[in-house]
Amino acid sequence: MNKRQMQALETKRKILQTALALFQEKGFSHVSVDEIIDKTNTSKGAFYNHFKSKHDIFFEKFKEIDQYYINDVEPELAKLQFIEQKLHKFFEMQMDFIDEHFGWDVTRTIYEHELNVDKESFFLNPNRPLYEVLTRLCDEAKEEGYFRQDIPTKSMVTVFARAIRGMLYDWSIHQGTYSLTKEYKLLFHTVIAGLRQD
Amino acid sequence: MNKRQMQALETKRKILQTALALFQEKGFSHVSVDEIIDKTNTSKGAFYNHFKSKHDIFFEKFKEIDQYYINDVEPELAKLQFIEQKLHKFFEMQMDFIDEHFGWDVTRTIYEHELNVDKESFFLNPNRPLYEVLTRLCDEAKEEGYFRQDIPTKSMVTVFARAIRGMLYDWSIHQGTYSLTKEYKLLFHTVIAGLRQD
DNA sequence: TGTTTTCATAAACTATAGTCTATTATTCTT
DNA sequence: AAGAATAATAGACTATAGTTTATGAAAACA
Repeated sequence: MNKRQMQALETKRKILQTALALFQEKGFSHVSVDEIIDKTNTSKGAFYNHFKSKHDIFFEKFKEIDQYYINDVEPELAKLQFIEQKLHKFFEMQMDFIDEHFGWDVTRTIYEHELNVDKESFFLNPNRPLYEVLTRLCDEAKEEGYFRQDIPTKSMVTVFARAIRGMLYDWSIHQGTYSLTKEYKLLFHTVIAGLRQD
Repeated sequence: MNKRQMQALETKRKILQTALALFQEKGFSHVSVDEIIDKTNTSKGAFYNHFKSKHDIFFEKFKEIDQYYINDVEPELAKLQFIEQKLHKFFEMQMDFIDEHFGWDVTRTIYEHELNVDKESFFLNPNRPLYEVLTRLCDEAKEEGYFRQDIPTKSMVTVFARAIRGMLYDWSIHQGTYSLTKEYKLLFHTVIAGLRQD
């Protein structure tokens, strides 16, 4: 890496770090881009050279969840014997991670941003590990006769995706005033029960 | 009503009508407040005297759904004998109304706005007819032994509210590229099944 | 080593939602 | 009917996200 690239990386790192700290402190909407570039002694040009938008900064962080599915969730699921346990573990780990690593303000900001993106929506990228893991779980549950056979796996994954969105959207508009890790079960266990073979 | 009030009402009507027409034509985010006041020969002062924000214009429209629950949905449900039919009819009418009267852009705009409101969130107002109707339905379903007894009615209503949010949020980020009236059943029937007495 | 190209950055500029203040026509009060 | 109060409107102003253009230093090239 040459001198110029190093300088650029340092600028990006500085902006990212400072911005995240400010968001943490005051909430996303109460921090302006001007404030970020002031605090980092950089400029609009530098900021928008490294990030597509103010929202994009959170995106950088939000994408970490996909690595988490691959590095932590899948191995953990592999340890479990029954599909029922795996399904419950999956949602438990997902919600714990979001609660702990993001919090409601990051979540809200991402959910808001996704409503505004014209294309390249992150949520709808079909290659996300989230969908891959869910697909495998649903397939397995059907094979073992735990889930009903007459609903295509793809539809089941869609149902789960919508339930996840409902849960996180609701948590966001409640501004995290209830505990995600306590409440998620109500919805997800209901959906799982609704997909079961009678 | 005196002259002044009539004039004010006329201004409000003119702004509302023109704005909705422009939103319909170009989409909410591609219409500026300046354009609305230009086209209506009014001013910022007039606009913000009548509406809290640009989003608020859609709100005026969105609130119609509560009248719909009272005037149309409840009477229609009363005609049906079985709670299962009533539950299905409820979601069918709700989704049909949203699809036909709002469309995805209005829905998306409201959903986006709700993520940004500091207080007075419309969705969270516990007195909304939506929650009243759902509460009655869940109570009835429990009494008839259709739904399980061990989950409080309030929790069931919460589950349904989150499912509705998930459905509409998902439809919004897909920008209406799938038919809401065809797809809603997948999620809602699953949730209903998940709440049933075994 | 001198010249050209590239690219990160600075900062002026634009677009636009929302606020504030002054004005003026209407309504109220006495 | 005269004066005071009010409320709707006009439009200047502010805040802020994002765009554009210019600059200069480093890299590539010859």
